[in-house]
Amino acid sequence: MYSKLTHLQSTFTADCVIFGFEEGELKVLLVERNEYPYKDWWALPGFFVEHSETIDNAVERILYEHTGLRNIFMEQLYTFGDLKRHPQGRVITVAYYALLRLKGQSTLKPHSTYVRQAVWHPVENLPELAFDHAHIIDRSLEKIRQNIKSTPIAFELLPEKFTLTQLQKVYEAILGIALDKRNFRKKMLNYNFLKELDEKQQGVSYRAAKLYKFDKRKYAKIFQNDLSFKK
Amino acid sequence: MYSKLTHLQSTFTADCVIFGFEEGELKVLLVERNEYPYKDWWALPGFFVEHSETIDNAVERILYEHTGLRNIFMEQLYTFGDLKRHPQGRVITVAYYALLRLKGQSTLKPHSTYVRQAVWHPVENLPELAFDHAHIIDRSLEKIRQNIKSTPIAFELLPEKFTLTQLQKVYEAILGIALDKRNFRKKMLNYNFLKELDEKQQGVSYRAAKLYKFDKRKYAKIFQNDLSFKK
DNA sequence: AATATAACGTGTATTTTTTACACTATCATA
DNA sequence: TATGATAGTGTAAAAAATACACGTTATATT
Repeated sequence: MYSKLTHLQSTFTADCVIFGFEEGELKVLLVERNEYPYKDWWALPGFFVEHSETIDNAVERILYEHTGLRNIFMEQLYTFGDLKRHPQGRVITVAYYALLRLKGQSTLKPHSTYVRQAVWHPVENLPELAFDHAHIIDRSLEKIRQNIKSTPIAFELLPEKFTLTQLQKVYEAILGIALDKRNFRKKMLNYNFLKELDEKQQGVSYRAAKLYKFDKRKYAKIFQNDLSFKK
Repeated sequence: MYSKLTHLQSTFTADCVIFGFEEGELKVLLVERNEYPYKDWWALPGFFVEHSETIDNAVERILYEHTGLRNIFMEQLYTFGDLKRHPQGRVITVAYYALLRLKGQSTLKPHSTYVRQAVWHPVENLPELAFDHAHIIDRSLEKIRQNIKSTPIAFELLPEKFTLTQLQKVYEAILGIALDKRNFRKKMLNYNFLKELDEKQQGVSYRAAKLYKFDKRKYAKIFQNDLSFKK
């Protein structure tokens, strides 16, 4: 349906680092490889870039083929070109990453025989990985740790409606530190891009928390001033 | 001496965005092309990546061939892969950038017949550029504007010994805004990574300013704590 | 109905950082 | 010795970050 595979398409591949958040943990999506090299190893979803497509198209296609995921907004992380990262010689790879809102749909169906299954793994406890993929994941983690301080990526990991405690847990999982509840709330609410809803959390066996929504429009209004610095 | 050129090496190139600071202005190094496509146009130093080299090696080699510059620490910016960025089809390019201390040695000698000359141009006033190089420079500028707020890249643009006013000028040129002299000095000196020297500026026809040095060791000590966040 | 449980939701005082703002000092030169 | 040009300096006010603890509420259990 997408690519026909020949012996060696190119020496240029694209890899996807897809993060999700579940059970208070940050997870990353790995595939079990069904082809050499690294047959039977866990790896990032990734494959050769075709000569006729942009890199952006390629990662989109590859992610779909490997995991069934579509319409995921991915951002480029870095391009890796070490001579020894691939056993078949110098294969350059461009890595992309994305943060994903998990909706319980953990049924990920590869559309490619090159991978056997796609499974979420906690980033704190990863199996041994093919190629330099462990390194690529480390670099992605660094990146999102940086980004979470300056951009609203935390919301991409949460359902549309979330509680402030859930939001705090995302920050804590990514930054790897405990945050003060009152200070966290004060700061978040001061930004004025959260909309308090008239709904509460459902199905918990304790006092239900208020739900909030991330308001993109307000965020854009506030941070379009990104370019204006004070002296 | 470096690469022998064949008709079409690959569809993968590397481009270098080299910034310098002179006369209170941020400048970028451009080459005048001597080959098609874009013969006679101004462009970034850039060429095909060989199959046997890492990307890091390639940019180093290419920069030397085009400008005679060596041992420049370059950092990867982004990889561009639009279908229309190159008239010969989809040529992916990985862009690197660097900040350079100009020592009056503006004699840049290409070692390649593919370019005619290499010349510094003020970023505020660039000629029309080949390929998507104007876009690549824009992206590099964004990047260094971000970086100058969190890393000591300003010092890479200055001579080893500099005055606080020169340092402020670098910040102002990159950020594109005027800064308050007293607040700027207070902040910089508070970081404690500047070493005040017993020397003064020479050859100026007005009160000579004190010279300072950037102290890498102190910087490393202070900012190795980068990983420690307050709650 | 009473109680236990588990997370919710809130305020204040202190410290630190950022910002605004203007004049005197010094050196070289005319 | 006067002029021109940049160097060098401090304080007060505002804003942001930090530290810190307990009563509230919904549900489940007895």
